[in-house]
Amino acid sequence: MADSKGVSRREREILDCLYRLGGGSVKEVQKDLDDGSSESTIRTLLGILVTKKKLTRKADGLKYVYHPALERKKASNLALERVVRTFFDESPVLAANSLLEMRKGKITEEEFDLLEATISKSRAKTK
Amino acid sequence: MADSKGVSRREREILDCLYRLGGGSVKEVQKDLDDGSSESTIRTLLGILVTKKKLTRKADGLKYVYHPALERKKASNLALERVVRTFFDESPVLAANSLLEMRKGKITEEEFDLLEATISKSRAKTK
DNA sequence: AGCGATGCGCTAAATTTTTAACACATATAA
DNA sequence: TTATATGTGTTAAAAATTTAGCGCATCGCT
Repeated sequence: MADSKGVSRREREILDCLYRLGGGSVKEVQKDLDDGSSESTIRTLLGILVTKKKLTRKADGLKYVYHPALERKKASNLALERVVRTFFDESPVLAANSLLEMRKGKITEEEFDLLEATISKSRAKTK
Repeated sequence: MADSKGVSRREREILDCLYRLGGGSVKEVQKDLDDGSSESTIRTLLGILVTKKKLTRKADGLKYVYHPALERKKASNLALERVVRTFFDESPVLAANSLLEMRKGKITEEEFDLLEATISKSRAKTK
């Protein structure tokens, strides 16, 4: 998902987890993943990802806290582009439409407003 | 992407490729991937994916043609849900919005119409 | 029938991934 | 200061992935 290239399955799981959590320690990742992985295993993976420059880490007292190296917005764009390329014939609009259909009838007023705003900005630029 | 669980990195690449192509033979996959993989390698991977029930295949004269076992629409929904969960705090609408922003100013009239239609249908259901 | 071309299945080696044990360091508390 | 708890780095074995070679079957042609 995130950087996709040069990242194994397990590594990506951890990367994704850290995006979800917005960063975290070995234990937090372990807890969030919640398969039976040992702390040691998680630590090793995190270490590998740091080596590969996919994560950064900083000491937080005794322990470390890990963060994705690629900023969230860029990572999400890459992930979206990937899905768009694979399933929506390069059309972000079709993908967006599909997302909206997933939620038919459960969209709030605020959400409608947001969408309308984005659409009309886009429209403005078009003309 | 597609079924994500129980699929290795290379396997997923091939799966994605087949979604893009809408199915294909060993050679077509090989060509589309266009890294240096030998035909034999691709064939092996395709075979594994068939065993894992991620692909089906049917004879086309002399050769085989492979297709993703999970239909496109479901696979794309899973992929989108995944991105939404990882990056958009469970909000499909935020993800959709992000997709639209990616295309600011490059959306055609037809696309606007499609979006508006989907939105107003959704709105109707809400009220 | 004989021959080259196309494509498949089987097999196995090389490499990468995945897992976790163990020893060591630092902090906390009795 | 000694014991306990928390967390790390190193290391290595087990498992999975990845890559292709090779022989066999089938097709189309002469």
